[in-house]
Amino acid sequence: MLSKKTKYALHALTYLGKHREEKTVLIHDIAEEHGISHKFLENILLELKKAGLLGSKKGKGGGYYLIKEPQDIPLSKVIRLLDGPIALLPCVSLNYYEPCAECKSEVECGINKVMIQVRDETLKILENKTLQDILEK
Amino acid sequence: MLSKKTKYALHALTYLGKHREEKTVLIHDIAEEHGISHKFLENILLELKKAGLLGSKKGKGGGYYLIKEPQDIPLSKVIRLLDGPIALLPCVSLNYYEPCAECKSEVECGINKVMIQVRDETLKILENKTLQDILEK
DNA sequence: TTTAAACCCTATAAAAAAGATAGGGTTTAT
DNA sequence: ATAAACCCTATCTTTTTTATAGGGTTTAAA
Repeated sequence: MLSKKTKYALHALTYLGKHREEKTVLIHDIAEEHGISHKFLENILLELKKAGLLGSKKGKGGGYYLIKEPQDIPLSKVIRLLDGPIALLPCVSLNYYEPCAECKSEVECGINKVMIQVRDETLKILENKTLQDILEK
Repeated sequence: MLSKKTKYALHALTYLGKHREEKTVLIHDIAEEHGISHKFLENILLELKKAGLLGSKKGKGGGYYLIKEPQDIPLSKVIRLLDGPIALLPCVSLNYYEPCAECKSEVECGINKVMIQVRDETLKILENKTLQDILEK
C-alpha cells in the first residue's frame, strides 16, 4: 500500500493539475481541501520540488505550481520519490538495490528471477499511468 | 516491498517445493537453511497451513509439506496472506476495502479510478506467477 | 522600506507496524 | 514412556511512519 506521503503527494499534484490556470497555489489551500497537516504537506511539496516536478514562488502572492505536463508525471516517479522502491524485493530493485540477507546466491535464487519479471511488468503499468490519467477521470 | 514474513514464506514454500519427495520437512531445516528464527518461521508456516497451502504432521518424523501443486499457488495468494492488500490504496482493495480519509467522493476521485486499473493489471501479474515459476528457475 | 505572506530548514516526538522472543501445552511415532 | 515436533498466547524491541514545533529566510506589494 502507498504511504500517506505518497497519497498526499498524489492529491496535491491532482490539485495543482486542476488549478494550472492560476499562477500559483497555496499549501494552505491544498492542505485544507484534503484535511492534511500544513507542515507535513510542506515537506512533501518540497520533495516534489527537489525532484523537479514542481516550481515555487516565494513572497506575497507566491505558492506552488506544476512545472511538468501532467502526461510527463508517471505514477512510478511519484511513488519512488516518496515511498521508495517499486520492486517487491531489495535484490531486484533498479533504484534501491540491496542484496537479500536470506539469499545465498542471487544467481541460483528462483524468487529473485521471478521478482525481476514482476518488477518489469509492474513498472510498465506505473510508468504508463500518469497524472494526466488521474485528471481525466 | 514485501515484508520479511512474506519473503520468509516464499523461501519456505520454495524449500518445501524442492523437497516434495520427502514426506515432511522440519521447520528447523528451513529455518537453518535461510537463517530465520525458528519461532518466527513457525508462525508463518502456521498461517500458510491455516490458508490451506500446507499440511503438517505431528510427532516424531513429523513436519510440514505442500498440500497444493506449485502451479496452484500464485504469488497473489501468499502476499495477501502475509502482507495484506495488493491494491495501492485501501479504497480500491478487493479483499481489504476501506474508504480513504482524504477523499471526499470516491466517485469523483481520479486517483481512485486510476488505482483500480493499476490494481487489476497488477493482479494479473501476481495471479499469473506461481510457486512453479520460482521452482523452475 | 516595512511588513505580511509564504517558502525553507532542523530537530524532536508520538503512534503504528514489523520483527522477534519466550515459554509452555499438546500430539504422536517410536 | 518419552522425545520429537507441532500448536498457542503473550510480551517486548526495533524500525518506520506520521506527524509537530519553532524558528529563519525570501520576496511582493503597500
